[in-house]
Amino acid sequence: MQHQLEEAYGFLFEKELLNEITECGSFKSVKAGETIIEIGSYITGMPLLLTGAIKILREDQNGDELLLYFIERGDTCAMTLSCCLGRKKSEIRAVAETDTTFVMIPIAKMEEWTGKYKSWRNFVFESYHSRLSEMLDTIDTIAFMNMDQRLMRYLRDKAKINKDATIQSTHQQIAYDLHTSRVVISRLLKKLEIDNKISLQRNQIKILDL
Amino acid sequence: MQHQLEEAYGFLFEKELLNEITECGSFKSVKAGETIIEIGSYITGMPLLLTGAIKILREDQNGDELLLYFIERGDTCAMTLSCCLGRKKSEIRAVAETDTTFVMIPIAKMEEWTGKYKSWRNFVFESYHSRLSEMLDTIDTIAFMNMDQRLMRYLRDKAKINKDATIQSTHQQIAYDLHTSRVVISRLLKKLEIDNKISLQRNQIKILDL
DNA sequence: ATCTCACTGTAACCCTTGTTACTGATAACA
DNA sequence: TGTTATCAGTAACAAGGGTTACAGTGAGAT
Repeated sequence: MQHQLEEAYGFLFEKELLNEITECGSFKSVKAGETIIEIGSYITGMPLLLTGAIKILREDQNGDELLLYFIERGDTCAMTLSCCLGRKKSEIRAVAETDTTFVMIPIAKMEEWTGKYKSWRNFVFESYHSRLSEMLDTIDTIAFMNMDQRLMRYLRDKAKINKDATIQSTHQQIAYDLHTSRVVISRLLKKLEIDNKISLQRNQIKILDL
Repeated sequence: MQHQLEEAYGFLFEKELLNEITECGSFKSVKAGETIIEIGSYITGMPLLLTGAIKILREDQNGDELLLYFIERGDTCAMTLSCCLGRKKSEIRAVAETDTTFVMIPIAKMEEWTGKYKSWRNFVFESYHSRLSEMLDTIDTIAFMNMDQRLMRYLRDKAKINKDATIQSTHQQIAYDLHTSRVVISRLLKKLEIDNKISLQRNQIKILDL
């Protein structure tokens, strides 16, 4: 953990802070697909990603989901952060996209460090900034783009996160993330295949036009 | 200004900080409809709202707009804040919804205060939190709601901001904010009138079902 | 008083997306 | 090897909302 922490955050935090993180933080490891944070739950700490990736989802009244964005190494979830500081319930769900490891920082420490370390403060602000930007991107996507464009964007994002141009998922899973139906995704994927942007197999989509 | 500042922020900030704000901040006053921040412009400071309200807009590739949310007294624009700290260009447009007064804080001071005043730090974090929440609401709205529901919500928000159940705007202006066309808005407004939720006159919409 | 212009109402049409229903393909497993 | 479950393809239809076109209606200007 010490090693991974330095690799991911060494250039951001001073030695002293890294030591504190090692001391107070608890190392966690989750498998792809596991839920890390559930909507409505109280947040016990803030995760600093070491390896893997997490997807952040929003839920509608019917319990259907919408993917907001992915989080990678070096990122933290500003949404969580925000909940911690306000002692509020989580408004989003976090699910491991791949096998993932992270360090959980207890709430009390977060606040302490905010006063104590300038680098930590900057990190927190920077996280907020990038999360707001991601949210703006998400809004652009759902407000201004059609489903075919959203789908292509999703596939590219997913390929990037998984570092693999071949995506292992069913049409149904994609439909959940994009908050639409399986039939729509199948239809559009077929069209993308005809346009030579992807190739399709069962449980598998290969992006040709990366 | 001193007086208004205390009224809006007195319970948040300590005397000392309020004095610093009065000293360094510049008082501004804009008329309804004026643009305060333009997309792509560099931010020269951060506005603290005293009176009135501001609407925050996002733009698509064609230059068409989408209303993100409103900002009222006691609020600041976390987006702006975020830009200041990162020395980045604005990703949004801010337009005065009503006649508005605010104090502009220079960037340098913002950073200084972040280290110096705990109350300022909390204010900044709290602003980020509420802005993220607003953004989530916005996403819910455009992702999960139909245009008729979005319209009703928009009218209620607008009534609240203007403290008046009668809204003075044309269908075209509403269409711009909701990123749709005038015809669609006219159609839906008519339907809302038939359902006794509003009453319509030229340039005027009265909400019956507030 | 009437002219003009901006605003509103409405119809007809089209495209995208959502829904239902059914068929066919593939993989896993008894 | 045959059975079963899951996944993918596709057609037919419905609904929401975007587009075009045109008519009607107030409100201010001359």
